[in-house]
Amino acid sequence: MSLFREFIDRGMIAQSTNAEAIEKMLDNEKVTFYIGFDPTADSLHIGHFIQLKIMAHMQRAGHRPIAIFGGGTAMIGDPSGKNDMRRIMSVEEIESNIAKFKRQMSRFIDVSDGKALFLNNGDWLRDLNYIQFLRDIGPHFSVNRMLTAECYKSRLEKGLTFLEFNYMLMQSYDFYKLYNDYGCRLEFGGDDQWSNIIGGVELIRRKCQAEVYGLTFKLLLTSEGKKMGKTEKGALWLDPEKTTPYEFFQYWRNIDDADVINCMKMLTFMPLDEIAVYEKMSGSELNKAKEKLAYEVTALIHGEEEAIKALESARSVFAGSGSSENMPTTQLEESDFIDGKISVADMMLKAKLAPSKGEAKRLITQGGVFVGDEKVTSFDAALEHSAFESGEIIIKKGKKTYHKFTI
RNA sequence: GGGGGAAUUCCCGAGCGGCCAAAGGGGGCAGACUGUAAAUCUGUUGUCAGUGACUUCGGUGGUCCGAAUCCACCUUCCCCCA
Repeated sequence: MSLFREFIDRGMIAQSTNAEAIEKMLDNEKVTFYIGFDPTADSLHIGHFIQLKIMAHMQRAGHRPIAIFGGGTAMIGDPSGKNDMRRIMSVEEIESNIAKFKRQMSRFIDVSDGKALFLNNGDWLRDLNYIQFLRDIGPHFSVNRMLTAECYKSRLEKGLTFLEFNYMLMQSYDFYKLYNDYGCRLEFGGDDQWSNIIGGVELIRRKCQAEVYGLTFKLLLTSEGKKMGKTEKGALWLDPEKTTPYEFFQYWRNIDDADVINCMKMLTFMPLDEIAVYEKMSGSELNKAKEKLAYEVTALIHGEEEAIKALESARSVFAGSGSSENMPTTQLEESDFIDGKISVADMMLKAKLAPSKGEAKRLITQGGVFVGDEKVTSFDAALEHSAFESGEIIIKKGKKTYHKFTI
């Protein structure tokens, strides 16, 4: 099956400038294509992963990916899909983020021997001459049309600065530049990038009289149309320091029934006929699908070993029995004990199971805290030092959070 | 440049000079029900302390016995006019 077919069958494609032409090109040629990444955070997140997966697929099929890091565009800030103006970032911050992006990406993309390129659009955008740029590029953009673009329309109510309004021109210029310098004829992106992408396609048509293509992939949305991958920490990060493999695993394990199959198709490399088996499941059977999904995605991002660990800790925690091997652990110091005792609330505070003592006491009062299998009934409950001498103590907060204490 | 308005706790958004740690909603957390799901219901949601204390309402000063609420200045944002 062709790669393009695979994308279609997985339901990944959102919009394209010319589907037939793209399919033909991908089937018959080795194509240089690009995807842009704006380094607005110090780690890639799950939304980026879809783009990485596409690049990896494409590379395997013999095409040449270019990853553009938005060292230039990040200085402007993409208004697409944003309700508020982006914070203006310092050059240092941007460069440090790019370095982190590169490191994370090289896990998925092979950059040896020019098989893929990592470029920074700051290299050409930052030195642009304003007047020259306006004269070269400006005439090809109609403000009237830009204002009708979805990404700007929504911002007209909330406010849109001229700075951000220029983002589309910058990204379009990137494509133009890559077309000229690297023969890049295809740009991919998330569906929120659609207007920026067609901006580039049209610019090249006008300036070079050449046909290039753009294609967007569906964003990872929940069945309710909300952005997926949102956590209390902001996003589901690929960096294990920011989102541990276990947390990552649990996110997918706890996913909504309605989203499991879609995620399998979008995020894993599982063959479609295998996914079809899970697609037939319903009710509590879906737990198998969720576990599979969680395992597969975790393995792709953190490696098999971490995925197995996460799977095993999840199973032991939820299926009872309980190996505590991979459980988050806090080592208590002698100084944590007062008169040979430590209160459960203090332990929770120390292990960050609760942000404050009041919160810890509230949890206990509401019956959400267990020491071992015993529900903690009194908010000033305390454990004797001797209780730890025989081994570890496990505190359970709610149904899903376990923490091990040792001395 | 001229005129008008706004800044409240994680977010949105009420808020009379004392009854305001501040309505309501969202989100979060916990409990019940479940399938580690969804929906629903209940509780909870500044910090510390066992009925009290302390720190919060853009910032800095001031008025007052007492200020989120009044005054001055500053900062930021929005709207209208040019």
